Amino acid sequence: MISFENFMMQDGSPIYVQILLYIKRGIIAGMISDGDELPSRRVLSALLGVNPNTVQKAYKMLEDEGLIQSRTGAKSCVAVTVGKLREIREELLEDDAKNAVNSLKLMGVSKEEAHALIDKYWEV
Amino acid sequence: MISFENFMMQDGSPIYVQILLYIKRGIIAGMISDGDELPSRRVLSALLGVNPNTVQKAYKMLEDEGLIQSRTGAKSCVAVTVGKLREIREELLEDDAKNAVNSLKLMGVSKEEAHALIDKYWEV
DNA sequence: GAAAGTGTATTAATCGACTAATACAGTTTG
DNA sequence: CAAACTGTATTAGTCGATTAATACACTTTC
Repeated sequence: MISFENFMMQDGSPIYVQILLYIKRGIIAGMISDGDELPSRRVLSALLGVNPNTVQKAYKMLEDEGLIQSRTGAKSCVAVTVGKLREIREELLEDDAKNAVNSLKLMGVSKEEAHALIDKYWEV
Repeated sequence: MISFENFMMQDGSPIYVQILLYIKRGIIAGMISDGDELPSRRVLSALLGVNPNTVQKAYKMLEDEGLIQSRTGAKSCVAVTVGKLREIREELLEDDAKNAVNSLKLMGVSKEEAHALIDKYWEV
């Protein structure tokens, strides 16, 4: 069963996007593997204190992307091939790295300072 | 006059937040300095293709933070002290760096890989 | 001084994210 | 088999971001 212990809700982006990203990142990190069971919509919504429909929306999008499988009545499971994994890994890493680089450059930070900032906030 | 040439609109976050951040980052980078004139609400809204009220909201928040000054009838100007500059620099740098580090760690990226990613996307 | 441009304010409407309540069909479990 | 749980669907409502259309007071410029 996938754990949501490390899930931290933040405002700014829609909750269903945060759930989506949390699971995608978990898959990329290897914390979440093919065949793993997902908590049910109702359970996760209660855990996070959000509406079941919000969780459903995230799960639906994951299914549309082919990352999880659902059957009425049964638990939903992660279903990820090697190809899909490489695909989303590229997608997310590129996105995060580009965002960070773009922001820092806009603020006039040098590449060396950027490295120092990464180090500074890496250990917490 | 402050230029919005490099402004790139993205979806995900509200437009007024993007305008706010663009100006704050410009101040931090030194591209925007104390005394600089801002384009009027109407001019910038036309330039970006958004509603004047959206620009007004961003400008209002900048004024509430004490980063710009406005007088009815006249152009708005940047008004930033050394203290304020250090303050927002800390705030934004910390935020961006923490976000990037957090995302990358969630995906199982090592500190060394993070540095490599920064380098990879720095030159574009 | 008149025209053009500027900041400010108000009100109404749209749209997407999210909540809320509920129903139904299928699976698991005891 | 029956209870409990699961996925799925529908409808209605709230709330914030954004658009839209104006109006008014003030400053700058010619």
